[in-house]
Amino acid sequence: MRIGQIAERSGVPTKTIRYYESVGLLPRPDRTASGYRDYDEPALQRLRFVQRARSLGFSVRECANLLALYEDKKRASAEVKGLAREHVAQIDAKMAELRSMRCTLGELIDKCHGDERPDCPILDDLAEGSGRR
Amino acid sequence: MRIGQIAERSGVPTKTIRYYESVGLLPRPDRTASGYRDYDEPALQRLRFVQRARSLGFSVRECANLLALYEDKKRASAEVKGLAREHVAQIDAKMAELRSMRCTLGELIDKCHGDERPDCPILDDLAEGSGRR
DNA sequence: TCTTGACCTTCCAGTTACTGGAATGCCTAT
DNA sequence: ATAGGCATTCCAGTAACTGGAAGGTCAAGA
Repeated sequence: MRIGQIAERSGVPTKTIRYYESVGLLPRPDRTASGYRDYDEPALQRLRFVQRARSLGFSVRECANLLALYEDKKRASAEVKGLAREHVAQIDAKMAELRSMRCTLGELIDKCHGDERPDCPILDDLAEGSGRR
Repeated sequence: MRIGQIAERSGVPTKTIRYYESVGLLPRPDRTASGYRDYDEPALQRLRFVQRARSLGFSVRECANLLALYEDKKRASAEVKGLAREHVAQIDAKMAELRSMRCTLGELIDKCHGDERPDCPILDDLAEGSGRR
């Protein structure tokens, strides 16, 4: 199967597949006589695995670790769980940050009348830094 | 005031200040005879403004727009409010994405016993793509 | 006077995860 | 023969910095 095929069957663009290969996330596939990449079914499985891990927000490096565990039939599930927990912690941190921003912004927006007049509590807050932050 | 001073008084690293200048977010300051950047109080105000806008998650480009409105004493507050609303929408989208990831991951983590055994619902899910996504 | 150290300058490279484009090669059908 | 649709590689750009190298400036101390 050539790269266009595996791209279509996985939904991952060819550019991205080559990129994953270039950074070592995916192994280098065989090549046809004319130099085209030649993928097999396990390669498709790996690609789909990576795609799903990425969609859960794992970084490419984390995906590499997960993939290694996936391929290692003697792994301990505790290791996987550990990676997942770390990742959740990152997500939670990010969410807390966003929540705080969102909250401050929401308040400022409420306070701003939003018409043609120039006075604006949003700009005032940014200028004075009065709000909690 | 030289860059080290304004950096200390604002909390923004010198590297970042130069970067902001290089991308046009901040105007180029005067220079001393020996070529050092020479900032005045309004420059410090602008830098603090930018810093607070950044801390609310506005992109550098958005900060430039906000700063322009801030400097324009005849702006309409509706414009500011508009920018803030757009930004909040971005934040909300990001949060929704993270919430969904967080939710799926939380469930998978709960299902994984996390010991030395190799079977792992997390890897299984990534492999099969059975879960909602 | 010389030197040391803390500043400052510019420029280049690396980070993350792609994405777009250019120049080129392969393969099949008309 | 040529046109198209695939494939290849390499280079560059995105966002917002951050680190480091090589070098200039300046005030204080021996």
